[in-house]
Amino acid sequence: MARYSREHKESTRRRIIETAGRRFKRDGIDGSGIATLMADAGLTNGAFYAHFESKDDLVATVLGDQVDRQASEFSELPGGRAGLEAFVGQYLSPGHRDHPEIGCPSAALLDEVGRCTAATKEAYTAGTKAILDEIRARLAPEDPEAARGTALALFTMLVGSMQLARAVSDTTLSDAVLEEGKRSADALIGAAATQK
Amino acid sequence: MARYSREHKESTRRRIIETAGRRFKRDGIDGSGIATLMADAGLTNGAFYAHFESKDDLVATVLGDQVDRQASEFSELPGGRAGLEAFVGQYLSPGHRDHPEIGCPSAALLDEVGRCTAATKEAYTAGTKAILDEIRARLAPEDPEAARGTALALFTMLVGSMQLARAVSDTTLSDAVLEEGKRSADALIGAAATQK
DNA sequence: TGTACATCAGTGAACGCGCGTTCACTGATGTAC
DNA sequence: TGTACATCAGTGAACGCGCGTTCACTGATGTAC
Repeated sequence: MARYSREHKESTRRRIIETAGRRFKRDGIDGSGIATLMADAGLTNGAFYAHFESKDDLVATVLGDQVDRQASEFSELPGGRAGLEAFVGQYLSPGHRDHPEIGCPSAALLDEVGRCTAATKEAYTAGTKAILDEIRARLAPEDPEAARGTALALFTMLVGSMQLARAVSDTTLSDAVLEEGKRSADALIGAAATQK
Repeated sequence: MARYSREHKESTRRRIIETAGRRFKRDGIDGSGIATLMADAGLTNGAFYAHFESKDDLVATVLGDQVDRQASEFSELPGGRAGLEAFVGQYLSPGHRDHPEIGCPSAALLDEVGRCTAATKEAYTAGTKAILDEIRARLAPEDPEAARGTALALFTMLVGSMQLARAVSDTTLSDAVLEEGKRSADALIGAAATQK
């Protein structure tokens, strides 16, 4: 009954969501036009509206996908402090700083999310809560609620550090932001473990 | 020899820089057009190029102005921990969250700065170093160099917390981000004071 | 002091361009017979 | 199994609009005489 199999359309939609995620993180949301986003997926502009209602609809979908993906990658890390330290090590690395397109959506886009539609903020919020839960469970497995403040401090410091490392023109300072960030993150993780 | 006094042109330029700062922080850099920026200053689009070479030139000038201003406001706060605690209290307040246009340029624009020209990054970096120096001097007056890591952790956590508080759709979570951020910030300030 | 002139900050229309969105059309495919 | 048909994912041109930038022009002012 349909021209292509159902899987065909769904896989095209997924391809658009994935390539748009990379493009948004590299050039910003306002900096990425529909024609460019579709060309990234190997399509032309007109096909866009067979998959999404509007650009705002795409933005909400992509941001939700990005944070959900990050939450599920996080859940595959080892439990406890070891998993957190592994995450911090990857996060505050020069590789992550220099390749925003394959990195953390919050580091690349968080201030833009604050100016997006309610639907986008809701999709962003749901995934980010899941990430914060993953962090909390590793900071204090027996009482995750107690670790809420530390989890927020760790998350916001990581995001702020990555943004600062990308924004400064001084490479020595940029490297120092990453190094000092790692030390402060490990101190937060260690303090949560000993406090009990 | 000149049509208007020299002060006239300079005060117009300053007015453009100030109103553009507010607009950029509210709507983003990509989200603010020249015609709108000039209307904010009570002028029409054509006059723009009597004051700036290009939009990129304006962006670098405005971002430099914003961070320099923040650094000089910071320098007027009391010295020591009292000044830092006052700053944190204002920074992580609902008033700041709900009025980005008169708030911290890093909270509003840091991920966009990472995608700007080298000139913009340089202007941003100079002012931000001055802010970090102000924080450092208050954390450890006798040995500011030792406080470098703590100053960076405090700054990046404040910026990340404000961005997160603005991005989440859940107001309870948003308020919690501010409250927990204040507790973590005060803990960082207290730890630096006791370690000596 | 009064008048003529030169300056240039600011106006507003226009430039080409890319934006988000719409739409008539195409043609490869799955289905029905 | 082979053929005719219906579907609809994708094409590509076009829509009005706002973008950054340019430019011929205006007219209020400071200066010179």
